Amino acid sequence: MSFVRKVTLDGPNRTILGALMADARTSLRTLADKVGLSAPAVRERIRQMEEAGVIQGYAADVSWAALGYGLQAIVRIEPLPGKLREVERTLQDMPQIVQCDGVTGDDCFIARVVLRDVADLDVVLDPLHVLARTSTAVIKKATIPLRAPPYPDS
Amino acid sequence: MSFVRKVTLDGPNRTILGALMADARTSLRTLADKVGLSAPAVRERIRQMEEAGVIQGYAADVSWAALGYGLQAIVRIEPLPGKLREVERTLQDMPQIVQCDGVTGDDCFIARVVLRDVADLDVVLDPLHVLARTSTAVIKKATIPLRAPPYPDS
DNA sequence: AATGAAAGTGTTTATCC
DNA sequence: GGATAAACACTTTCATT
Repeated sequence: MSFVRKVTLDGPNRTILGALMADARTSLRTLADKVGLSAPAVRERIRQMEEAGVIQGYAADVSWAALGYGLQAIVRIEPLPGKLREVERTLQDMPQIVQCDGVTGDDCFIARVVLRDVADLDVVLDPLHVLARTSTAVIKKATIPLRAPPYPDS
Repeated sequence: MSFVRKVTLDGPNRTILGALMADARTSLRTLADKVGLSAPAVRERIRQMEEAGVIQGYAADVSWAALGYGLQAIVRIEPLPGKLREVERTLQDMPQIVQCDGVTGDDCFIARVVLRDVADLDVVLDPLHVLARTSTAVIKKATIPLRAPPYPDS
C-alpha cells in the first residue's frame, strides 16, 4: 500500500478531470484555457492528482469487437468447496477474462469475458467446470456503456 | 450506424495499439521509435484506426474511490412483467450506475454500481424494487482489474 | 500556488520517393 | 504507404511574485 496524499477536487480540478476523462489527450494549453489558469499551473494540478491516485492512468479505448471479439458474456462463478484459490488462479490465467471481481454472496466471482463466437465459451467454461459451478449470461446490448459517476456532494 | 472502413492490424499497428492502451499519452515520437517508422506514418496509422473504430477514444482512468465512492456492487435485475422498458429508463437515469448490460437469461440486466457507503445501496435499489427483482453482490476485491484481451489468432 | 517568457520537445504539413 | 525537413504548436523550466 502506497501513501496517498490528499488533493482538493476544487472547481478547476474537476474541470480538468472531466476533460481528461472525455479525452485523455487534451493538451495542457486547451485545459489551461478551459479553467483560466496557465499551462504550468494545470500541469502541476495534474501531477498532484496523479500522485494522489485520483488519476490512475490514461488508456486508449479499444473496441474489442474490432479486435475480433464480437461477443461478451458475464459469468458468475461459485467455487466448489476448497477450490477457491485454484479458481482464482485459473481465472487470472485466462486472457479472455477482461475483468473479474470477488464479491459477497454465493457467487464468489463475477467475470466479464470476451469471445470470438459462442463456441469460444467452452474454452473458458470447460476448465472451470471441474472447480466451480458457473452461470453464464451472454451480453445482448451495452445498455449503459462504462461512464463516470457524478461528483459526490460538494 | 456509420460505415467502418477496414484496417489491417499488422505488427506495427498492434504495437501502437498496445502502447496506447497502456498509456494514451504516449507521444508519436516514442511510438515511431518503437515501431521503426516516422512520426507522420504513425500519425496516419492512428488516424486510420480511429476512423475504423478500432480506437474509440482516449480516457483518463480516474479512481472512483478517490472520488468518494469507496464501494462498488454488481446488481442483477429481473424486471417484473411488462416493466422492462421502465426499468431500462430508470437505470439510465441513475448516475451511480456506471455500467449496465442487457443479457440473456432470467436476469435481463447486470449493472455495476458505485456507492459512498452501504447505506447508499438503498438509494439505488428502492426505486427499482417496484419494477423488478434484484440481487446484489458487493464487490470485495477487484480480482482482475479491467485488462485487454489478447489478439485473436493471426 | 501561480505567472510569463524562453528553451526544449513534439506535431503537422508539404514535398518527394 | 512512407520519409524528410521546415513550420508550427505544445510543454517544461525557471525566475519572479
